[in-house]
Amino acid sequence: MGKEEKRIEILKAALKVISGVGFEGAKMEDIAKEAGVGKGTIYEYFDSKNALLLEMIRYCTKCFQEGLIKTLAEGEDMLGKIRNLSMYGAAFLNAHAVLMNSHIAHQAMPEDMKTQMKSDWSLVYKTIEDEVRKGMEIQEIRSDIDPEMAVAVIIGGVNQYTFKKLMEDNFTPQEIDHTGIAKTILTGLLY
Amino acid sequence: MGKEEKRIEILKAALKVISGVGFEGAKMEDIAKEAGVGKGTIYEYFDSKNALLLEMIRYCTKCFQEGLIKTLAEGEDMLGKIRNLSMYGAAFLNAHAVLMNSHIAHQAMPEDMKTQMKSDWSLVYKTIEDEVRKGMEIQEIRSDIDPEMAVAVIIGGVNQYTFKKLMEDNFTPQEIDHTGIAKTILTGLLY
Amino acid sequence: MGKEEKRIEILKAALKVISGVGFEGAKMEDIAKEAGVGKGTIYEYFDSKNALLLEMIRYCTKCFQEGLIKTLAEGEDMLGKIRNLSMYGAAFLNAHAVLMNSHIAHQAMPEDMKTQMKSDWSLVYKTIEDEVRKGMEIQEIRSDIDPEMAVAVIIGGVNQYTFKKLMEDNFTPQEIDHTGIAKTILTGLLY
Amino acid sequence: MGKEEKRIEILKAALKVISGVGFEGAKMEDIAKEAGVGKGTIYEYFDSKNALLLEMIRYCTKCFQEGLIKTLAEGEDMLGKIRNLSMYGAAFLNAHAVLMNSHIAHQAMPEDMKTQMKSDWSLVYKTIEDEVRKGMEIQEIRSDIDPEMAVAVIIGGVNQYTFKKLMEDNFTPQEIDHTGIAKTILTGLLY
DNA sequence: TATGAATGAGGATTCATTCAT
DNA sequence: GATGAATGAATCCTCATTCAT
Repeated sequence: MGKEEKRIEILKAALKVISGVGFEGAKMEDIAKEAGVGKGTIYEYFDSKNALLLEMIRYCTKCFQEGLIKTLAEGEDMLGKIRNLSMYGAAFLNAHAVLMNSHIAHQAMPEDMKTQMKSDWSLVYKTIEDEVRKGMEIQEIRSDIDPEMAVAVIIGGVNQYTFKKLMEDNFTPQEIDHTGIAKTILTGLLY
Repeated sequence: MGKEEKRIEILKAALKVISGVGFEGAKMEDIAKEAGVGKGTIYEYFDSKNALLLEMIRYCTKCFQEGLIKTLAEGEDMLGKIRNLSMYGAAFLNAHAVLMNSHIAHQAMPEDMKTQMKSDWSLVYKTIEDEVRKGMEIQEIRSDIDPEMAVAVIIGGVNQYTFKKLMEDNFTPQEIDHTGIAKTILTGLLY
Repeated sequence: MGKEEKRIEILKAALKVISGVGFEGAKMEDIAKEAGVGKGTIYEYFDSKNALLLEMIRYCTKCFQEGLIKTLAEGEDMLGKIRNLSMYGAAFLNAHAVLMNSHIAHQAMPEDMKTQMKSDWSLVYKTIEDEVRKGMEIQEIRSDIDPEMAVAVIIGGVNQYTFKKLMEDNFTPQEIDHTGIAKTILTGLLY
Repeated sequence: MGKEEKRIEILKAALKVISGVGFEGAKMEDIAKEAGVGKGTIYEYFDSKNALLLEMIRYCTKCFQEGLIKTLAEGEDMLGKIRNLSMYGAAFLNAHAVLMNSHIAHQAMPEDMKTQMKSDWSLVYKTIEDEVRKGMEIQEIRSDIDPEMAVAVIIGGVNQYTFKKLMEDNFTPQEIDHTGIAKTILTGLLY
């Protein structure tokens, strides 16, 4: 196994452990065990626990972002795109709830982590904002709306609904009505 | 100072400390110092750190819920209610970001905390859902919408926008365009 | 037991353990055990292992310095003073070899420790230099000698001889010919 | 490069690293890097870190001893010999302070190292003692003096003075008054 | 009742040593 | 022979919790 592969192995192990017990709850020993390496080995690849977590977040955000672009491209219109986003986000949230939350719950992180996360996540925002602008150009979306607000309603609405269904009602990602939430966001609440 | 007052003092101190350094970062000693009591005293009022945090969350959720009812009542129509919700949530998020997040980032919490939080937050949901239903009755809101989805879009959209503005663009709560986000949610994105 | 007494207890325990196994070999746990306290207790009194060692050195240097003044005062003339110095130094070296050496073997210490030690030991030098100057005034010691050199010959000669006898020939402090080495230093080697 | 040459390379690297950071502070990895070999290679030449250090001390003591004989031979009389000893020792101390100290600060060493060092250093003592005895024979040095004491005063006096000047007053070896300290040792302190 | 000194389990990190290549 | 990636025992330090006062 090459050096880079082992790095990824450790990152995946970290993600898995952290997804179960959270950042602080994750012990280096457990991550090592999960990765099938010795405790000391992790330190050959990462400077510290914090550095490992930071890289893990970056790695996952990158993965999310890459899949996001693909899933958005597969939607034919805005409804399809948001539905796909919902499905994709639900699957991701289901697998790595902690990670998704990390972008929100980073108050207690060291400053460098916060900065990193902001810049990584702003890419995700940007990607969706681009879709909104495209929708405006083809007159699918009203041009009097602030694109930033549109993005917030899309991401926030989808996430909130998905979160509720997964975590509180114990739905599986497949059982969620992705089309319904997408429509609600697009058509608004008023008559 | 009565027993109940001191309890509240400690809860407030816990909230303050945790808002700054997060759940795991909050040390009992610091909370005690903030509350102006001895370390041991906290254990006279709460069984453990976890118990303290749990109660703190309950206390704050209750506070939030009480203010929420008031703020919603002050809105004349749905637009006013959502705008008020946005303003109120922004102020709260600004003061106690960690707490707001706690309802999301509770993956790593002990099971009892999670359960508690779910039931506390479901009250908030319920309160807003009631408003949505009222809006349907008076035909302000379309009745073909799933009220649960409407709630998700309202809460999610407002929170997401507020969060972005406060945390990434460093707005103050007052600088946020609460009316704009409320309108966007209500009218949807389509022509 | 008062706070200050326990501090001293820990310092003494540290000295004892370190005397046996050296700075790096001394484990905090062993020092705690020797002091009859828990591991964590040490950290109530000292910030870190290094801080403990630093204070320990200071404490001992202070003790040495105090005894030194007394032992020098008890010598009637220069011969008596140097003999006393030799006896006193031998007893101290016998009990706390590591400490005496620490003033020499501090190359690897953190910078703040070195600085501290230099200033502490310069007091010892100063004390002996004062005696040399007094000896010059009463014309017991030749005034054409650099007092700094005289101090070096006294301290160096006495220590070297004591060290050799204690460590290599396994003498007890009492078996050493303190008068002989003092005479040799005072009268020099030439006819 | 022959086997023996590489051995010496490693020994020199060990000396260099240790001179900077002390015995415990020296990491095998750094020594390997300094020697320009792999970490594992050191273990082809030495059984363990302790064994390496032990050999390093032996090697250096041998070097010191060889230079010592030469430098003593170059002194015409006792004054010249001690002056030369002072100059030589100062240069050595300046370059390898840790090593010189090792002969003193070996309390914490494993037993076998101590034994080795004692026997190595006793050679140095012996060499100087021989000079003292020769000085007695030609009636340059008083014969009523214990040669062992004379040696102690010479070595101790010279070292103490050199150490003070180098380490505390930040002199270079050349700036030290080697003749002065030699005279002081030889003529003693009394009128 | 209130306190804070004492505790020690727990966890991050280091580094001498091994061994497959 | 030479290497350096992998290892885990060892150790410093933290902090929730206890309990004597």
